[in-house]
Order: sequence, then C-alpha cells, then structure tokens
Amino acid sequence: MPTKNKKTFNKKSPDKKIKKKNVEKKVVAPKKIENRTENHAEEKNNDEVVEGIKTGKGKVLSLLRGFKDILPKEDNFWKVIRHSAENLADAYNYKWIETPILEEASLFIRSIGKGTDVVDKEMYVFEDADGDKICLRPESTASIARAYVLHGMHTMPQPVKVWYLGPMFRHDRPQAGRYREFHQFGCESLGVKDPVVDAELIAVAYYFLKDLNINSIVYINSIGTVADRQNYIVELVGYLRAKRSYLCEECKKRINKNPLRVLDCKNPDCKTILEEVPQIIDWLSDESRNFFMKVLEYLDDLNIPYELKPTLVRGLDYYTDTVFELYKENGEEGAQSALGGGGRYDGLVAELGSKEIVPGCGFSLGLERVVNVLKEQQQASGTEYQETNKFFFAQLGEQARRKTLKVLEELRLNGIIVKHNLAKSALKAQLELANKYKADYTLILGQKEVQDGTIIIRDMESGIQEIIDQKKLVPALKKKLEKMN
RNA sequence: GUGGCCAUGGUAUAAUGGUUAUUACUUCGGUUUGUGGAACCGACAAUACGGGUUCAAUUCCCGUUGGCCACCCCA
Repeated sequence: MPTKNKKTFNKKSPDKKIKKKNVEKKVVAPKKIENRTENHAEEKNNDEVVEGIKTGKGKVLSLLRGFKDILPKEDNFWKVIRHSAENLADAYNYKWIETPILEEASLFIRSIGKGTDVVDKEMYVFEDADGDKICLRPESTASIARAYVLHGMHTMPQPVKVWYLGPMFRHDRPQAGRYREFHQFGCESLGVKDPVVDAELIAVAYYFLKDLNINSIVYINSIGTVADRQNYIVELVGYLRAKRSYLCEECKKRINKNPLRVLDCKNPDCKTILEEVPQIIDWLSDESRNFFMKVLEYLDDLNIPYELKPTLVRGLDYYTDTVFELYKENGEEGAQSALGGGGRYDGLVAELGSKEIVPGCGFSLGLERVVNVLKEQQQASGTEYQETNKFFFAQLGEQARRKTLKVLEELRLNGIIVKHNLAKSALKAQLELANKYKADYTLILGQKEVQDGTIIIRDMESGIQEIIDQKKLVPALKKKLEKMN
C-alpha cells in the first residue's frame, strides 16, 4: 500500500526538480504516522514532534553517535557467538544471570573507582523523574557483585558461577571496534579464592574464542593485594621521578595522576626508560606470588598460550592479584585489538557492603570486536558465509497457500525446516528464491496438487521432479535428509 | 576530551557552478498468468543538515551532525 501511494505522488509531480525542492518530501514517512493517528486528539502534538525530528537537529533520521543497529545480515555471526557462549557456560556450569541495564550511579563509582576514566568521563549518568542519580551500566561485574550481596548468594554452594551476555554503555569517542553501546559476554565466579578459579575462567574465555576459530593469546600479570600495590607505587613513582625529564608529556602528568598507566605508554622514549623499571611482580607478597605461580601452572597444564606482561595493569580499581587480557594471535599491535580481559577482585563485594570478604574473579569479551575478527577471517579465507537450506516450499493459488501454513507446521513438528515466502504468488519468483537460498529441493504445492492430495518434490540440481502423496511427505523428506547427511 | 581524513539512492560508485545527477548490485514487476540458476524490459530510490557567496550550488566557503583513523582509554 505505501508504494502505491508513493507512485501516485510521483505521477502527480513528474518534475523532479519541484519534487526535490519540495520540503514536503522528507515528510512522507512521518505523514504515514499522522494518518494512523489522525483520530487521536493528540494529532497536533504528533505534528510538533515530527517537526522537531525533521528540523530540530537538521536531520530526519539518525542514530545517536557511537550507536549502531545490528542488522539481519550479521545474524549468522551473532548466532554462533550466542551458541558458543551458551554451550561453554553450560559445560562449565555457569548459570545465566541478567542484571538491569540501569543502575544507581553510585554502584559503579564505588566499585570501579573515582579517578578512572570509565567512571569520570564515560558513564551515562542522569537523573530520573524521581531525582535519583542513575546510569547506564558501563560493565557488568559490579552489578553481579551487587546481586550477590543483595540476594544472599553466600548461602549457595561456593563458588557462585554466573555468565551474562548483553549491552554495556560508555560515552567514549567512537572508533574502530569501539562503540558507545557494545556487547559483552562474560563469566564471573564469586566466593572462592583459589588459583584454579582464575585458570578456569581464563580457559573458558580462551575456549570461547577457540570455538569460533579465533586463536588468541593471553597476556597476564599479577598486581597483588592493595597493600602490595601501594608499596610498589611508592617505588615506581620514585623511579619515574628520577627519570622524569626523559618521559613524554603525558607520562609526566601520569606520575602523579595514575603512575601505573605509565607502564603501558607507547611512546618509544618512555619504553626505553621502562626497560629497567621496577616490576610489580617483585613487590608481591609471598602469598600473592605463590597464588600467581599456581595460576600459571594451571595454564601450562591446559596448554593455553600466555605471555607474562609486567606492564599489564587494568583501568578499573577493583582488581587484585590476577589480571589478564586476550588478544587475537598475531594481531596487529594497533588500537582496540584487545578482545577482552578480566581479573580477580577480592575486595569488590566487601566494598559493596558484604560483611564478609567475598573473593571473586571474572572476564568479559567485547563481542563487536569478536564479530570484526570473524568478518576479517571470512574475508581472508574468501569463504563468504552462505546460507544453505535443504528445502524450499513453493505454493500456488489461494487454496494451496491456505494449506501451506498447516504443512509447514507439520514439517516443523517433525524437525524439518523449510524456507518459504508466502508473499509471493508466481511460481517463477519462488523458484528464484529457492535458488537464492541454495535449497536442495523445492516442494511445490499448487491447485492441482491440493485437489489430488499430492505434492511435487523438485530436485533443484537435476530438475527432476517426483509427485508423491502428501501423507508420505514427511517420511520422504526424512529419507532425503538422511541421504544428504 | 584532542588531532587528521571524509559525507551522492538500501549498498557500491560516476559527474558537474547551469534543462532530466551516471552506472552496477539489491528490491519489486514483467518478457505464453504452473517451473529457478541466463538474457532482456520496466519501476522504486540519492547529492547528510543549516547557513553564506552567486543570476544559478550537489559542486565553492562556514557551521552542525555523523562516519573512519590516531591519541586517550578500554571491550
């Protein structure tokens, strides 16, 4: 119907120039909305809203900066990612958890820490109608720790293992592989402090990528306890102050603001200075060092490729002891190449109000970045993903069409999935579709077949057709499926 | 938050200070209204937005918005 309207509109004004200059043009879509609501008393209001969209920011339709529609053409990527995540979580006994996208802002300020970029610069914080300060979650770990305390999960068998997959929000400048809304898959394990917990989590993250045919490497480090770190920072600042004049401008500032950040500066001069920088590993307490060694031993046993990276520190305050990041193997050193990361956070749950110390550890992976890698790999291998389907159902005429939905349901109940397009009436068009879908067979149901109680099965490669009794359709298709497999 | 590059139909592109903005793909319809993978015909569809210069702007200038890239940070 809408297309018809458009056509008449164009016929009435064949002069394209007039059409173009006609301001009405961009209002075509909104007009439809108007029509739908024409009987409403609020018609006027709608008009104003439409005007606002059109002229307010000079745009008719647009996305918020850094936001993105995930379109059906990416369906196959996200499907395998969801499957992979779910299967793995099941296999390692992580239970699904979903926390709200909106939380009190203070939750993240307390956990991630004031002074971190995530909290200070990147959070979507605003007041709701009640005047509460709320925010779009920038990550999930704090919410899960909150849920642990709130729901008394310490009464469950420990550790409590959960997984999540969902959107996170950070108001950062968009860039390749960086969006303001992005999706993370992550696992958390709370309640037990044991190196095997850390190792298992790293393994799950690694296997997740491996299941998707992405070879990754784990960069790992330990930042010890809070006390260890404080001691180390004193030492580090001392060293950096001595070499201050050789450092880049940024790093000079960082000495006071966030000295650990100097460690992963990319400036070549700074890198030279860092060659002899005191390493945090040497400042760990015996306990932390032993813990870390055990984690590494487990990784050795599992043959998970890792690299010690003494300069790895992470940007969230709650981490203690083990910290790690996953990178694509042989990936370029460029920006945004980390696929995910995580670490241990023994102080976090207590910080959020638990009476006991509840240790925890977890990871999260950036799924947009994973999708990017999958796309790259597809391009590199030249094997474009192509949907293949066994069967397509073509229907002709009103009677056949009515019957089709019933038949499709019967087939579905027998585990036979059949592509179709009921909006098409010409057989030709439907065969074209069957071809596009790369169907092996097309089932053809027309007027004649409905009357005879038969159906045609067409072999799309040879063009050979057989006519069978409709009642024998399911067994016949099952037979074909067996043959194909 | 800082800097660089960029903006033409759904996608990918061509061109231009001046009649109707090129082409391809996609989508839809058609070429004996029951037979696809080919060919042909047709239809839909664009100069991001706002302002300025000009007789005339899609083209030149400014601003805005958005995208990409780097820094920062992170997933």
